[in-house]
Amino acid sequence: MSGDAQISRLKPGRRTDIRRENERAILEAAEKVFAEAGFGGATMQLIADMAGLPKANLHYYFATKEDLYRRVVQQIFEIWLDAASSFDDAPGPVEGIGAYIDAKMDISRTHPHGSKVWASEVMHGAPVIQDYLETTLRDWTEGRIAVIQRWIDDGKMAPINPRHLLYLLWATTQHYADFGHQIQTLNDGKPLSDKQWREAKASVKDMVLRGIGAI
Amino acid sequence: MSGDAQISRLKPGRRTDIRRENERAILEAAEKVFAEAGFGGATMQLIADMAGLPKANLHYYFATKEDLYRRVVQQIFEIWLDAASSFDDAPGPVEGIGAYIDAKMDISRTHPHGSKVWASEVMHGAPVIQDYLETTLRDWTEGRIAVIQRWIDDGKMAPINPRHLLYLLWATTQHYADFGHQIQTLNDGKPLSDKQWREAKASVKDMVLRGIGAI
DNA sequence: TCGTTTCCTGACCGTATGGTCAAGGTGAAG
DNA sequence: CTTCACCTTGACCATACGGTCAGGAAACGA
Repeated sequence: MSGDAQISRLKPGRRTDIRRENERAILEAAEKVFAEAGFGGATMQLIADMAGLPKANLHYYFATKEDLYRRVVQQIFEIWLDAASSFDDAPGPVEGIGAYIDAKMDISRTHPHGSKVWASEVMHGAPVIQDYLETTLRDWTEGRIAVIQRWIDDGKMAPINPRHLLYLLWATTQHYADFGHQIQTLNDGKPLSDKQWREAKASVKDMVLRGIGAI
Repeated sequence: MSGDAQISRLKPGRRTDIRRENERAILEAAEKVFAEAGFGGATMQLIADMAGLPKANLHYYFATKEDLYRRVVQQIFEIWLDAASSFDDAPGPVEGIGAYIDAKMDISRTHPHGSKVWASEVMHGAPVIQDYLETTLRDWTEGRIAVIQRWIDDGKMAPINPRHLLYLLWATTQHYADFGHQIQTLNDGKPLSDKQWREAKASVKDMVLRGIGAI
């Protein structure tokens, strides 16, 4: 913050900025390439081209392809965890689950690549993030199940199985990112418009909140 | 049908059987390998090993890796289409959608590999089955939307958006296959038992049928 | 038995990939 | 200006992969 807003695109100037900017560009390119080609199909050369750097430079910042991949997966996981705070500070399912659906649908629209990388990783048996599943994700899940169970006990929603509600929420919201291409094809080849996204969010919230007897 | 039930595992005997048996073994191995490693990560060598054949033999039956892959994707698509008949011969949403959920959940349990291959293919932009999406899948979708709309018009369910209902159905049912590893990890590392699968199906049906105001 | 079609497979090839390295460039501190 | 840590990169390497092929084995029909 030295007085004037830096564009910070290229010509980074300071040393630290060089590192930050290059890592950012690499991670952004990697996210896209890993999402579109999978880990096995992605090549360092393609990521390098997309980031506008020579391939050897990638290995200066990220030792191996796996290191780079791991960082990309961690990134989307953290974004999802942040969004999950919607759950906690809510008086009941209408606000809590409603906000959670909103947040996850927004992420599906703004970070479709990350969502696909995560899906791909889990589908292949989570070779690099198994520990996250067993620790952070498990803890988070148990916590949310407890919250939902409390809502049920308080009569704020029907006695559905909280675990399967979470799976339905994850599946449905992420579907709009992971299967975005299929959805686009069924939408005459055009991406969903702002209006269609609002309609999607409203539909999902409506079905889910009805489905759990919250409205 | 020459009198005795053939085991038909190995030692196929007749010419036609040799071809049939080898293609079956290759397709089965390919489905598993493509699901676990993705198209790019899968190797013909690994598929060959898993099928118990030398690699060169694979290329005798399937010219290229892509040919083999295409066959695997088509297979799961046909299985899903068959299951979709549940939709048609049903008087209302409770029977129709209920049966559809049952069918797709069963497939997620019996054909998890195929589901993953399909998901991976769509996530990567459907390079080899784009035409299916634009023809068969689109037609099928429009047909089912019409059926659902009729149920709505007949007052058999709430006026939800049929398209987003279909997406929710696809997402949720396939989630149990595509994210099966995550679900298993959250289930203390153990696969869902028969009882847990029944519970899952019941939960999904309950939430969905409530959600659309059919019960 | 013979001829023909189908099936089998070890050895091989061109290519593309992840990763390395050494030499050179560049910004900032003293 | 000098120094030094950090950054950049073309050239290179070993490996692994998809695919080919020629020669042989096995299954059938006559």
